[in-house]
Order: sequence, then structure tokens, then C-alpha cells
Amino acid sequence: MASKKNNRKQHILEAAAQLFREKGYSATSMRDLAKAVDLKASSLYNHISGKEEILRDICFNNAKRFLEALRQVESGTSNPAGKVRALIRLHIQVATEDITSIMALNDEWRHLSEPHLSEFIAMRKEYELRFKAIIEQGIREGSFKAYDANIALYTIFSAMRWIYDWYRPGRSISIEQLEEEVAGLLLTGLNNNYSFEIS
Amino acid sequence: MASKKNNRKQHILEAAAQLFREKGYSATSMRDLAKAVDLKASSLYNHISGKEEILRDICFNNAKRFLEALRQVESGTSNPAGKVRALIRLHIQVATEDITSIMALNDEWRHLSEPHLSEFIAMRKEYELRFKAIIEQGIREGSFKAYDANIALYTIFSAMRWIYDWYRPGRSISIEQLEEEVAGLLLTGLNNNYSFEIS
DNA sequence: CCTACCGATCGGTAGG
DNA sequence: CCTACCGATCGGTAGG
Repeated sequence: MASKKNNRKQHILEAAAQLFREKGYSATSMRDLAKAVDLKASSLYNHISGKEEILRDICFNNAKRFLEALRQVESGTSNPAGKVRALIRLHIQVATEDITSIMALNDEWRHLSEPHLSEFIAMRKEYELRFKAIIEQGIREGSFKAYDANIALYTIFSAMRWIYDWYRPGRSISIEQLEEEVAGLLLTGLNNNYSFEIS
Repeated sequence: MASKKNNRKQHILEAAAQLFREKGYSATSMRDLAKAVDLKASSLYNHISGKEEILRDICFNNAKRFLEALRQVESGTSNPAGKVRALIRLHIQVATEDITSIMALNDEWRHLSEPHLSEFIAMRKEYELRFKAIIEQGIREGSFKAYDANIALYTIFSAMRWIYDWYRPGRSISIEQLEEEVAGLLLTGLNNNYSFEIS
């Protein structure tokens, strides 16, 4: 019975994530959500305590998932380039497999109220700092060019934001190819390095 | 008097852009906006015809600006790498100088209603296709690596989205350095190409 | 540019 | 899980 209740709640969360992605959190009403799961608006409150609780669940579930994955990457034995590659792979995998709930992390988290807003921002900041530490290590070792680490961090970070807007599973490009191309582009650039062949 | 009216309207548009950026279009009420420009909500309607007209103005003004700048880049004599660099510079310049209204292009345009929504999507699609044509030309010429052009397009495109969230004029990094680093990262990658020095 | 006000819709509750 | 309903707030209008 507990699992049945969780299933129902999970179903509501997923429908909400999809609506939030399509119309945004503020423009999605509880009546929209109720219609999507074939209930009356008031019945939603048997499964969730309010609109913001839904957003909170989506935001924190995903934030935890990213932090957990980051921990695994950090404890691996790869060099910085390998770790950045693994993180790019992570972002793409999450964006493609759970296409509707990434938007919470990207756009809609700001509608959280305190104290959850501050807690979320702190988790996000922690993720960014630890990601940045990997980049800084690569720069220190000389395997990465000496960019400003913040610029490199945010450029890489947001370079993967388009995927959940754009990627659809049937899209002729496989996830593996997507990962390979995005990682290649960010790590080795768009330019063809034929200069030393010419000279 | 016409200019005075335009000044007033411009002032309202700028205040609205800032509120939309902070809270999103849907979560910004006409009363919020009225307070920001020191009017009563009903008085706003002497300057604008409704809430959506504001969003429409912001979206289309910016879309036209990007298309106009793209036209100039296209008609220039640079090679593809120079053109991509010029477009990166454009995105960064607009994002830093008009920090509040880029969000309309990125996030809030979807709240437009028909027929404006379709018109906006068409302009956006045109911009993407013409940007992509430059990438495809570079691939054909061999100056760019043979990535999937769509993947390269969107990765570059969204790699600049973080700037308007993050950049503040006093931030110790100049716009010139920002342009140089982002363009360098996207064109030549994060990895240090020391392989031929070793071998 | 304001006061006064409209119908519609919002998130949510009471009670069964 | 529903019907019935709440006060608050929404975008916008009338009239001056």
C-alpha cells in the first residue's frame, strides 16, 4: 500500500515535471496538473502537500543525483580530462533519460521559497565548486589550457543545457554519439588543428 | 511629446525586462511592474496595451537585433572561424550590455500567444539555420572538424547562455577577456595540444 | 494618472 | 476521491 501510494505520487511528480517544462512552474496551475493525472484539483492534496512541494521534490532529487554522480567521478582514477569527460557524459545521460525534470535544475528552482531556496543554492554552489576544482587541477597539471577556471566551468556547464530542449530519443543521433561529439567539441574545440601539417 | 511618451514606455519595458529576468514572466504581475515604475497598475495601460505586448516588444526587438548582426557577419570577408568568433563576440556583447532582456530570447518567449509565437519561432529558426550554414561551410572546407553540425550549433549557441546570469560589469574580468576566452575554448578546446611537442 | 471595480482564476480547505 | 467553496490575486476596464 505504501508502494502504491508512492507510485501515485511518482506519477503526479512526473506529470508535473512535464508541465513545468512546457509552461513553466508559475504558469502551471494545480488544475492543469489535476487534469493531466485525471483527478480533481482538490484530490491532489491527498498525495502532495502543495504545489511547491512538487517543485522541491524535483529539484532536490535531481540535485542529489548530480552530487552523488560527481562523488563517484571524483573518487575515480581518471586524469582531469577523463573526469570532465565523465561529467559531460553524466549531464547528457540525465538530460536524455529524464528529459522532463532537468528543467527544474536549470530554470524553475528560483521559485522555491526559503529556506529551501538557500539550501538549493548551496547544493548548486557546491557542485559548481567541485566541478571547478577538477578544471583547476587540469590547468595546474598543464593538461588544460590556462583559461579562467570560472569561464571554463560555466561554458562547459551550460553547453549541455540545450540537450533537454532538443534531444528526442528517435533523433537519428544516438546518446553515445551525442556524448562523444559534445565532449570532443569542448575538449578539443571546433577548429581543425592542421597548422603543424602546413608549416 | 512623442519622445517623452516613448521614454516612459521604454522605462516601463526596461523595468519589466528586469522583473521578468528575476521572477519570470508568469510570476511577474502588472502590480509588481507598476510598483517598480511608481505607478498604479491601471496607469500602465496608458503606455502599453497589455502584459503580453511588453513581452512581445522585448522578444522581437532582440530577435531583430541578432538577425541584423548576423547579416553583417555573413556579408563580411572572414573565414568560417572568424565568423563564428564574431558571433560569439556578438552574443557576449549583447548579454553584457543589455543584461536584462536576453532572458526573453532564452526562456520567456514561450509565453507569447499566437500568431506571435509562431512568428518568433520562425525568426529563431532562421537565425539557427544561418548560423548552422556557417558551421557547415567550415566543415566542408576542412577548417572545422567533422562534427554533426546541429550538435556543434547548439553547443556553441547555449554555451553563452550563462553569461547573462553570471556576468556583472565590475567582475574583474573584462568583456574583451570574456570574449577571448569563450571563443578560444569553443574553437580550440580545453585540452592543451602538446602531443606533437612530446612526440 | 487615479479610484473603484469587474469576472476569472489561483492555491488550498472543509467535510464527507 | 469528490462537491462545494474560501479569500487572495490576477489582467484589465470604466469613468473621470
